[in-house]
Amino acid sequence: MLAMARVREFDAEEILDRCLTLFWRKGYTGVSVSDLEETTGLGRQSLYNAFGNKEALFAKVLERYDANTELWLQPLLADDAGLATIRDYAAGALAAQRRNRCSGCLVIKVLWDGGLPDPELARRAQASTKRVRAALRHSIERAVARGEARPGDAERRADLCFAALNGLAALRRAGVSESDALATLDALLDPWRT
Amino acid sequence: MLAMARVREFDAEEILDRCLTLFWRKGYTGVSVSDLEETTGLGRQSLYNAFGNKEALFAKVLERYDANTELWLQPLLADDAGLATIRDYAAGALAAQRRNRCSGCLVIKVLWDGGLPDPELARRAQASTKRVRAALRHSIERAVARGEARPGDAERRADLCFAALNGLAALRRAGVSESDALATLDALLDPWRT
DNA sequence: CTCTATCTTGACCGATCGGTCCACATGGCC
DNA sequence: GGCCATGTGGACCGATCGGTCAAGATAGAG
Repeated sequence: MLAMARVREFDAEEILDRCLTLFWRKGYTGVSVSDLEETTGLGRQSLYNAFGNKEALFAKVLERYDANTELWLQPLLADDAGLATIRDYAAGALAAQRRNRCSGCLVIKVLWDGGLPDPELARRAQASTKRVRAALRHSIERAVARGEARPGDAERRADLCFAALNGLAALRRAGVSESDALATLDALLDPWRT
Repeated sequence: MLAMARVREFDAEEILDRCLTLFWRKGYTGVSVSDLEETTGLGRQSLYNAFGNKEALFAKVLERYDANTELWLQPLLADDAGLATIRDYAAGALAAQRRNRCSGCLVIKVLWDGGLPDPELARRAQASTKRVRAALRHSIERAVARGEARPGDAERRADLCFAALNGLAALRRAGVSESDALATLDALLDPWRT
């Protein structure tokens, strides 16, 4: 490899983060390449050199989103997880969505839009939701094992949590405040407590 | 009014229904005028003559959706409504979504996309969700009054139902079957029963 | 230094977007 | 029958879409 040529003038990870919040806010089809140029400050060819095309860029963004989610999920997977951990997770998610001025889960949004060109991306998105549901289930199982929550079908409860969490975003869009949304989630968790 | 001229060759209501399922499936921005031509079988100018433009057509579609929802809501507003009525409502919604090959609530979807050109439309969409939540609340209050359900904050429970119903659609998109989704809703309603 | 592989910039591509214009068909009214 | 307001079909508009091409800038290797 001779003659190493010009070096890149930007940090790819930071660029991906900017693209992530944009896709999160407006979905895959809702974001144009011109939008990406604007929020990243990069020229079009720089984006295409670094990431391929819009779809490949989104695939990397989805990877990053998954990695972030994995971090958020850690407390739910800990041994001392419980109903309060789930509540904290929801509170964190709502706060993050307020900060980024987006609502709901990026993965669910793009699955809903159905505008993903590559079915492999859709498959990965589905796998991503499975991990979240499994983490919720673990927290619920721990809560039951510790005697914090009454016994019950953990998988159903976990899926219900998952549904409610995504529904919270729908409530927010319908005009409900963040604190009211959290209180709504409490209406789900409280009846499970011993 | 002299010379009444040529008469329209199609039924406006039927056309609106076709457009409704299309918007429901793909959202406002996800549907192009060419798509509308294709599914209605009408020419472009016919659509514009009859309904104005894409936005005005969607406004009429939204009216129609609201009217349909009002019908679906009737059982929830009856005196004998209860938890089973809510379950039936959910089952009907899931079945309708399967039939029309769309998932979730049209109103929530377009609110999420945020692609609505007219803020007045967004306001009407929010008002539409309020009616659903109020109907759910009425059913829950009736269930409590009749002794079917334990006492509890009816508004929180109604909003939780609303969130869960919308979350059920998210579950479906995540790959959960229709019957499993319904069973998940049962995990919400059952703990409320006396 | 020169060479050269890469990055950057901006013009440009065909396709599609929502919307409009115009010629023509049609059928109630006189 | 003729008149003419409305409906219909197709060509067409500027704007934007995702993507490409061709220069000019830049720095590591020699």
